Order: sequence, then C-alpha cells, then structure tokens
Amino acid sequence: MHDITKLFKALSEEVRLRILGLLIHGELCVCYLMAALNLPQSTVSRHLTYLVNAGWLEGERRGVWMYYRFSGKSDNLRRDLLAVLTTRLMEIPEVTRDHERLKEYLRTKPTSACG
Amino acid sequence: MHDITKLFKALSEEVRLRILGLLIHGELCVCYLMAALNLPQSTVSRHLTYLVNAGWLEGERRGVWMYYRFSGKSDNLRRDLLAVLTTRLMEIPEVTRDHERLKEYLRTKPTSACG
DNA sequence: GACACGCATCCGCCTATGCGGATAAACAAT
DNA sequence: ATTGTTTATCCGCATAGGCGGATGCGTGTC
Repeated sequence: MHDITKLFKALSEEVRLRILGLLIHGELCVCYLMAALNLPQSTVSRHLTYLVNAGWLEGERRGVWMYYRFSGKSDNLRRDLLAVLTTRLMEIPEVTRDHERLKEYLRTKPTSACG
Repeated sequence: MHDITKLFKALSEEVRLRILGLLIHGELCVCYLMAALNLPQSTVSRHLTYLVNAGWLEGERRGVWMYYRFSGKSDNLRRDLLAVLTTRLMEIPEVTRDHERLKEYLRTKPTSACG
C-alpha cells in the first residue's frame, strides 16, 4: 500500500505533474527541463529525485548530462495511470505552456546545452 | 492545476484509498465505514471531509445518519482515474480485507446501526 | 427544554515536504 | 592537479496534514 500512496503523492505537486507532462513525448535532459519549466536547478533536481524514488522515472547519466524518462518498470496501476496521464496532462494549460517554452528553447538552443 | 493536485493528494493516503475502495460498490453510511475500516470516528470523519473537499465524494444526511458516495460531478481526468481505481483498488490487500470486515459487519449488523 | 446519538471539528503533538541559494559530488578537459 | 560544467543534496524556514481523544454541532424523541 505504501508504494501506491507514494505513486499518488508524487502526482500531488504541480511541478512534478509538469515534469511528467514534458516527458510524455520522450526522455529529456535536465537542462531542457529547467528551461521548459523556467525553474531553478535545485527545484527541478529535487522533484526529479522524488519522481525516481516514487517509481515514475528513471535517470541515465551521459557524461555531465543527466537524462530522465518514464520508468521501464511496469505494474497494473502505474500502467493504467500512465495511460490516463498521457492524454489528460496535455489538457492542462500549465503543461501546454511548458511545451511551448521547450519548443522555443529547442529553436534557440544554446550551444552550451547538451547534445 | 490546483484542483488536479488536490485530486491526487486525496489519493496519497492509505485511509482515503481504503474509503474509496469501500465505496466502489455504492454509497455507505459512516457507521459502516467505521466498522469496515476499524478506525475511530474522528479519523474516518476527517478523511471523508477531505475527500469531499477534493471533489471525490459527496455526502447526504438522512436523519442522524450520514451517507457518502462518489461525487456526481464529472470531468475527464476524474472519470478516467475513477475507472482505474474501480479495478485496481480491489487488487490491494488492505482494501479486500476491509470488504471482508464490512461483510462480517453486515452479517452481524447491530440494531443500533443505520438503515 | 432535556436527553441521546451520530458525526464534524478542535486541539496538541508530530511528521512530511514545499521553497531556492549554497555547497558537495560527479564528470570532463587540460 | 586544476579548472569548469552539470546536477544532487544540504540548509533554514515555512506550510500542510497525519493521529485520536475531547468537544461542539446537528438531528430526533419525549
């Protein structure tokens, strides 16, 4: 039961929902998440760690860069919830706004950002 | 966005998931919930109020008795989540145990109980 | 109005977790 | 080893909300 409440608790914070909303279309580096969310690095990092510990995400380091994506682990509840999130998160204005910001960042893409 | 995080936060506590699990088959009076959950009245009442405020439940008073059921209000996210909960909550041992307790209570059903 | 019952809320105590700047740790190049 | 970059974690502060017994509020009967 503790695993389950942890799954839902992870979804009970705006920043974390926004992160999941950004990762729906595939993995992203922290530097992109920071730009899209327009939040300080420590805030983003803290929430990513929470989502990993709750079982939603997994991270992969590539050099200095850290990428996050939805966890490959799968159980019935998480799979069902993920299906719901995949459609419903995109209906949230804050999430669509983040996607616009991400697109803009990709277009202007500083050379200092990850490959 | 605040409504959405509130929905998930409501699901992030064991007692509240257990309450929702008990209400899946239909409305129940608080006295039944207390018996099935085997928890003090104040604890049950507090969580019921939280679930009402989060948008999951609605209550109806009948004399001194208070009945709760899933809210008639419907939006996309809540409807999808409810569909998930309807199947997945019954897979949780604590929830099935509550149902057994409820059945036992119904069988022995003190005359002082509602209905 | 008095009394009884069911249930919402208060209360004191405690734990969990939000925030962002500072710092530590990990990685890479020289 | 030094320097630079990215990111995880610490820190102090603040808010939210868990617990259950006590109390207040609402309903019903006499």
